[in-house]
Amino acid sequence: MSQTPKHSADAPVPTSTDVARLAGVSRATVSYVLNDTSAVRISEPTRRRVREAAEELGYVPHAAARSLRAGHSRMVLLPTAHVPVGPLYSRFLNEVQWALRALDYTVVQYGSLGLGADEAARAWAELRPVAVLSLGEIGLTPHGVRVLKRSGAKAVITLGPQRVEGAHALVMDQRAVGSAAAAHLLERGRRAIGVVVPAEPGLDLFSRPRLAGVRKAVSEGGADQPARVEPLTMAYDEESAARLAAAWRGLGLDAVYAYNDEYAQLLMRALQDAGVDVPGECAVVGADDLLLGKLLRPRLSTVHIELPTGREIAELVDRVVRDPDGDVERHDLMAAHAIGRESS
Amino acid sequence: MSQTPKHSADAPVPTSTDVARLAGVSRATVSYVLNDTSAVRISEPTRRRVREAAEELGYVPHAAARSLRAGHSRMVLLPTAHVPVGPLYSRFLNEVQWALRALDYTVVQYGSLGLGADEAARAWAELRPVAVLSLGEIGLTPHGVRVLKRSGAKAVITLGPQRVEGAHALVMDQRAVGSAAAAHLLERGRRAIGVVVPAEPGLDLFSRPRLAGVRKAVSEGGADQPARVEPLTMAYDEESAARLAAAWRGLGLDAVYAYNDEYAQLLMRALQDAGVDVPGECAVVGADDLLLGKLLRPRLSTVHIELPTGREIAELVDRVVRDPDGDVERHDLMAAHAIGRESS
DNA sequence: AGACGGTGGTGACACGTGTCAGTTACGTGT
DNA sequence: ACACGTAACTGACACGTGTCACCACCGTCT
Repeated sequence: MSQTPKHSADAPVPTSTDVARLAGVSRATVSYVLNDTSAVRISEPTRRRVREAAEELGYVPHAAARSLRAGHSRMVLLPTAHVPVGPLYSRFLNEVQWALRALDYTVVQYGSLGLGADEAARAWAELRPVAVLSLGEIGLTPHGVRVLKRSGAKAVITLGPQRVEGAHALVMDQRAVGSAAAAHLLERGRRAIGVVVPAEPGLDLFSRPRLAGVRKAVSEGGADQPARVEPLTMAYDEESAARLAAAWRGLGLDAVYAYNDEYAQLLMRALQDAGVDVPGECAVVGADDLLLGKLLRPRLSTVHIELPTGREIAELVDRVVRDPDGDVERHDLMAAHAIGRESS
Repeated sequence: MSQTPKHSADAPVPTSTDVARLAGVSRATVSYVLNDTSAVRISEPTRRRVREAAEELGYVPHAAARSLRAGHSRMVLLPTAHVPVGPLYSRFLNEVQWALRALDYTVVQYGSLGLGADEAARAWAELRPVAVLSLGEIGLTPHGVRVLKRSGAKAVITLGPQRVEGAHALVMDQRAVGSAAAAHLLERGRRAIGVVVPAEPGLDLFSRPRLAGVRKAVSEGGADQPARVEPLTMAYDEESAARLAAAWRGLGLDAVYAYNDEYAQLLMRALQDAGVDVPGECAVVGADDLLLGKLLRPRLSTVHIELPTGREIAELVDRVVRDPDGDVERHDLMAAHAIGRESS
């Protein structure tokens, strides 16, 4: 066990054939024993011999060969985004992973970094996953969906701000977030609302609908007291925030919805440093209901987002895998409600 | 193209045999053409016919069958942690992924959620990765390393606080972080240092060495002015922080090193709410040099950690894959230096 | 004595691919 | 006229696994 720790590199990887030879049985028997196939009866002494042989050789089955033979796998592909993901998102992702594993799926995150949308889909298809669950950003075209389905994927599910032709869609309508924020500000009597739009590329898939949601809420707000909406581009760094804050007084705004809590924190700090009173002079509201919001002074108002649970997602995947020809579902989810704290 | 969008489920997945049949050539020719095998000459007209046939059928090669035949893959397995990862870590992970892909490796994140260490290693080994790069928490035993190498993994590399027998180790000595923080506080004249130890399980792999580093720096600090170290357990939520802050005066401490910036933020806020003056009454220092530290008032002192770049890691992986029998390296990295701001 | 049924196991094929060794067809040199 | 080289392609095997159909053996019943 402790000898020859080094040149194990040239030792061939043990296969079920090696196990069979060592146990003095056929390869078929080995397969039956190690997979606990109930339809075939193997005597207990033989079972033990096989198990011991496998143990001694350190035999580990070859997943690729297995799924090649089986004609299918239980692999769920989870394309990873290349955008900087927030804490809310990464917690959700972990939850989904757990739930899928509980249903006996093999979850694989696979990055498509640097590839085009269709090239990425092709690369995913090579792995022959039984399901593809694309979270957040799309990066999936109708053509990509066809390629995946053609390669045997039973379920292609997108969870994001918009739907993709051919795929099951869990539409998270980000506009609801903007609407909730705007409604909250209007209710508090604000009438000139700035909307921070992140300068970072990749986030616009989220930020644009959120902005649209603000506009919608404002226009529906009733004509009794018309309000104004002003988009403001800002990057996630101190200089950009300071620049925006310095110009604040000239903008004539009395409120700002800052995309999410992290941007809100950054901007609020810059505003305070520039001598702008929050919430007196300007109300600030973020989104995502992160812990940090409660730590700020004034405490940050935010929009809490109700995401589906990991288990719900996993069960949807499982349902679609079992019945791929079911109707293409389109669920609208994402309930959002504002939480008023001290900053608004 | 737009017809039969539904019952594509029963259509068999096209293989290279189908392509060959459609193009009127042998399967071997298809393989040569699609892989651009330079050693074999195929006429240009034939090449085109094959390519067109593949395109028409939507042929995508089967990665499993390919690597089965080849006897090896270029897959790098990146076990994902189940601990809540910080922003520093997740940025680093993305960087590594990029760099590996640039070297033509297929990066796969694979979670071992809910499995024991050795069961997880076995599950990884089934995928027959050419390399395993375990970041952060270990979750890898010497036995697990043997299983992986036995299954054909050329490189097993751990990057974490401690090394694992048999694997190449990039040791990030977390003690350096604690030492830097303590040295900084001592230099500023503090003599009674509290050390926040997260209550969250899974983080103790980091927090324990950091605490040890504090102790080391204090004991080496010279006997001219002996200092005291006091471990303090705290969870990452407001109640826990408030509880600790309420008892603060009784502890007789004049400084605290709070594991990382996020815990420091939480504690500092609680201390301020409890009327403890920072830094007058108590100096606070965090770690990881996150952006949020600069946004706090007083600005948070921190310990900046110098991580290896993604490219360095990727090149190490590549080197070990090419020469697996090279010496088991043990790199000590992680330079850490304190950044004094206003909170200490 | 021969048919019968159950126990315990095996031989052989298929999955989709890459690649080596051959095999045509054809022009060329002596 | 015949060997020879070369361009262009193909037949067949191997990779490691799961599973179906089949087989040998042995005790039991009529």
